Amino acid sequence: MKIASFNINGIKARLAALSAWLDDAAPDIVLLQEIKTVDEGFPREPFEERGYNIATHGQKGFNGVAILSKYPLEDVVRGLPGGEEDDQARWIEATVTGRRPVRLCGLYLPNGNPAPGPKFDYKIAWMDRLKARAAELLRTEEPVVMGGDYNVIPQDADAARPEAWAEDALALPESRAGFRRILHLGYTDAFRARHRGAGHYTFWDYQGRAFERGNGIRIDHMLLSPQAADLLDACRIDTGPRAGEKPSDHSPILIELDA
DNA sequence: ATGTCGGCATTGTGCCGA
Repeated sequence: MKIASFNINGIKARLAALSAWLDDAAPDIVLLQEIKTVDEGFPREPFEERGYNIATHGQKGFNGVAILSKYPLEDVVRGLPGGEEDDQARWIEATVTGRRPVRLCGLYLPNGNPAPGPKFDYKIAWMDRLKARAAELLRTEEPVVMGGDYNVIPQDADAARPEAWAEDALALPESRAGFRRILHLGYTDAFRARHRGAGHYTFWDYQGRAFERGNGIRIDHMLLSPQAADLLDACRIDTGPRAGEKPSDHSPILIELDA
């Protein structure tokens, strides 16, 4: 089962690039972030033509997450639990069954800048809720995949220029601690289970020719419950789309699960 | 801090968010 996460920065602006990438990479499942549209505005045809089922959790103009899946999507949940007054669309869950069931969670964690401030407070509070949901999912003892744009640079080795991010909400100690707390529950960072060292990035700013200069950061992550981690065959970042026409500022990250 | 982008409100172009 090949599962990808891709912050596409606007589904309507990314139709051509995303369609081409789906044809090339042929993922079974894609967790999409920043669809930037309401559910009714999501262009379903290009994906249904390619055999994908679709579940969306959108909002007007900003944020928004979705799942594309060649497997039927069951038990879809929209919105991160514990946020009755949170109206931002950043979380979607569904179960797919290949040789065995896998619980999928697609997430778009708040950016949090500027920090300090209310946006950073919202980020940290959202991470607390994420931790609570992650702990709940562990208790199912089923394979769980939580993939998305975490907006966290876990360590300095995950940035080409860590000093440039030192005061940024993506790298502040409090953000890193929130990310570690989830790992400490028992989740595995799939990419770090397979690759070591610096120079592996999933995001490059549109400004300053950042991609051409290798000035990136690793902020899109696939976190696996123990039952999912035991099924992990491979994890890679596909920088191909970032070099193509009219790209997103993120590249997709993929895992292969023996499921 | 920004030389970039996407979407929005809007008919020109500035604002927000990233």
